[in-house]
Formats: sequence, C-alpha cells, structure tokens
Amino acid sequence: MAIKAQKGTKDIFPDQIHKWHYVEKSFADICDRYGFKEARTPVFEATELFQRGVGDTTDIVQKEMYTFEDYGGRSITLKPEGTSPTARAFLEHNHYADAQPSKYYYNIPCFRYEKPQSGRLREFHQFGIETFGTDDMIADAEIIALGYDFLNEMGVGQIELRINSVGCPKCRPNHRDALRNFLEPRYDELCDTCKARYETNPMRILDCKSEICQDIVKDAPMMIDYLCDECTDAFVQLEKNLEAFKIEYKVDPTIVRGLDYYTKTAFEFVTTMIGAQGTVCGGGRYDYLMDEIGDRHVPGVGFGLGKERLIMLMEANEVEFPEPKPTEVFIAFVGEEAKFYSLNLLRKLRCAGFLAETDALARNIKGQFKYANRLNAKYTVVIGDSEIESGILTVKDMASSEQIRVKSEELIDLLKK
RNA sequence: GUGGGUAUCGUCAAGUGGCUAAGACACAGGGUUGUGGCUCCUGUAUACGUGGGUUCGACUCCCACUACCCACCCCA
Repeated sequence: MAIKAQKGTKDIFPDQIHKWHYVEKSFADICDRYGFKEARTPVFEATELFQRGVGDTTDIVQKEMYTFEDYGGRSITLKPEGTSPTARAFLEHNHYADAQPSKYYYNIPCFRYEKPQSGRLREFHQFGIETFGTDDMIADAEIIALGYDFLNEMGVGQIELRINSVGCPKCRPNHRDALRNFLEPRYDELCDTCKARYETNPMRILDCKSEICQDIVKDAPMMIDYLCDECTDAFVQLEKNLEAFKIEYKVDPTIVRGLDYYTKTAFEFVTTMIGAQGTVCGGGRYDYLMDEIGDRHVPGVGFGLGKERLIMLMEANEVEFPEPKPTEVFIAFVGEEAKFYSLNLLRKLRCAGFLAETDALARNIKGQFKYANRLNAKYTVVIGDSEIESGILTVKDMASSEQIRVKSEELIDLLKK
C-alpha cells in the first residue's frame, strides 16, 4: 500500500506554488513599507511555552497540540500559533533593549490536531505581525491597517473588519459576574456546551451558534459595556486612530478570541465566501503574555493571517495571480554531436540570464517541438549538423512561426531584444 | 469528539443483479523519415476504496472498516 500525505496536510506543486510566492512576496513587501522586519523562530518549542502563553484552559492546549517527548526527555510541541514563540525569542534575546517598539513579521507553518474541513488543516500556514513594547493604540491601529491594506492589495478588499474590546484582568471579572447573573435564570435552557461555558468562560456563550442560546443572549451584558476607564479610553483611541487611517470597521461585541492572552483590542477580518471557516485574519492585544512566559512586562499586539484561507478567498474573488515565467528559449537538437553542442549553448544561455530548456528525454524532433510547445517556449532553436557546420542558427518564434536566421555568436543579442 | 455526503483507468465521467465495464481528456505512435499548436488515424491501462455477507451470479443489494469532502465545536 502506497504511503499518503497525512490527514489535514497538503502537498503544494508548481501548478499552485505561484500563488504562494505571490502572496508571500506581497506580504513581505507591505511589511517592509510598514516597518516590520522578519523574525524566524523554530518549528518546535518547549510545550510549556504554549501552556503558559496560549493558556491551559484553551482548546488549542487541551486537545489540539502536536506534543511529543524527544530522546532527551524534553516535552516538545510543534507550534500551534506564532505569537508566543516570537515573544519568547524577543525576551530571550533581550530585544526590549532595542529602540521600542519592536515590529516583527513572520511566515510560518502551524500545527493543530483538528478534524479537517474547508479552510481548516492540521498543518496550515500563516503570516503574522507583532508589535512589542507599546500599549499605545497607535500600534493596534497600525496592525489593523496593515491587514486591511494587505487584503485590499490582494484583491479581497470587500472583506469585513470587526473590532471589539475583550477588556483586561481588571474589568473582565465585572463583566463575567454580570453575565452569569444575567444567564442564571435561563441556565437550564442553554445548550450543553454553553452550560459548560457558563462555568469556564461565559463570554463564549455570546457567540454560540445555537438559536436558543442566541435568543437568550440577545440582551446580555456585553464586555464592551463593562470596560474599566483605561480600557474604555483605549477603545475610543483605537476608533479615532482607525478613523484617521480611513479604515472602515464595524464594532462587534460578540468577538471573543480563543487564546487566553488577549486583552483590550480584538479584531477579525471575516468572509462568507470560503465556507464556514470565515476568519481570514484575526488578532488583538496581549499585554500580559510576556509576564506569563517571561519575567518582564512588555505589552504587545498582533495578528495571524491564514495563507490557505487567503488564497481560497482570492480564488473565490477570481483574483488573477501572476503567471510563472514561461521558457524563454528551447533548444531542440538532432543527433549526438548536436546534443553536446546544445548542452554547451544551453549553459551559456542560462548563465546569460535566460530561462532556457532542452529535451532531457532526447525525443525526436517532432516530440521536442511538442514539448517546447507544452513549456510555452517563446523561441525554439534547432541544432543539427548543418547549424554546427555553418554557425548559422535558425530561431523560431513559436507564436508567429516566423524563422530568423542568426549567427551563433549573435543569438544572445537577438534574444535580448 | 459528534453528525452528513462521496468512493469506477493518471484525471473527469457513464453504467446495469448476469456475456469482453462506455466515453472524454491525458499519454504514446503515425499521417508530415529536421519543426509544435489544429485536424485525422492507431495504440496503451491487473479502474469498480478495503473486508465480509446475501445470491446460481454483484461494480450494481446489505453490514463493517478506511480515505476524502462538508458541517458542529474552535480557530488561521
């Protein structure tokens, strides 16, 4: 039995890779303009990093991590997200001593043991950006603006931006109490998962999909109405900054992030065009993450953006991806001597900067032309005994079938024009 | 973890309880013995997911399993 790719993983071949190259290059480009620099961290980390960073009670840590013990007895986890590794590296290398804030971007694979479906994989890829070292809402607005502009530049600008505040450790308990008080009379009507949420994290009941729960929750107290002065002020500032940036958004009090480290700002870019998993980009502020994983208080804000979901959305929008460069010149040869002459010419062309190809199957001339055609070659040069003898080559323009005769030493000049 | 759907050549895709399981694309060869795309001809494949069962006989009916897809949960 042949071995197959693992559940929830995807192989990417040249017929798709140009899309990846395009979004990767574009993302690096916009990050560059926004002043974010790339940071690379290992694919695996100590399990404890995520237990402390993402949070012990989250689904990610409780049931989705790829965790194993290595031969040295260490508990290792394939990274399920990018923020805590980046924060860990930032602290480890004392970059809080740099001029602040520190702005990083990354392009990483993430691993979560989930049941795959549309837009959900066990190995998925994400872009992320993080700003460390400031709690000013300029940073939050800047992060959101980068996501907004990037999605626009990728041709999916009609995607909806929703923002919210999830409060901070000071004001969150107030809301939690208010919410529990509100829900208590109708506790029995809640769906089973929400009954559990009532104990663990009642905020999540707010975005339950069940009709009964939605009805119950209709007039429930929202976090955004229970913010402390500091968080209220932050949210007002965020809105003002976004308005200054001319960014359209919608306040959505039901946004709740599934990672424990979020505080204050929470946002999502959502779409209904790619199935049920509509969050293409999501993020927020995490002022106490560094306290959890290190011993230093450094505030931060950032987002994760799913590359697979982005590409799906671009496809749904019929975005035209740049096509890969076709073969510029194909060398067809007839005979043994011509083969060696051709190989020599092939290398000269490649060193001169051309995308040059020949037939590594050494087919007959008809087959070689057919192959050149398949490669979408712009020009084909035929090498045979007469060409070697005369030093005059025939260059065929594949689109027009026009044949140009040229001295061998002038070939490169001809192709350059 | 819980549901629903699907499973026939490399790909797409017909099909009926019963002789050699269509067709298309792709691939290979030829019409054109040093010239592709179009067209015409020819050719190739141990294709019915796996394992049981019902039946004289199953690709077609039943059961189980597996894989993939989709949805819940949650998230990128």
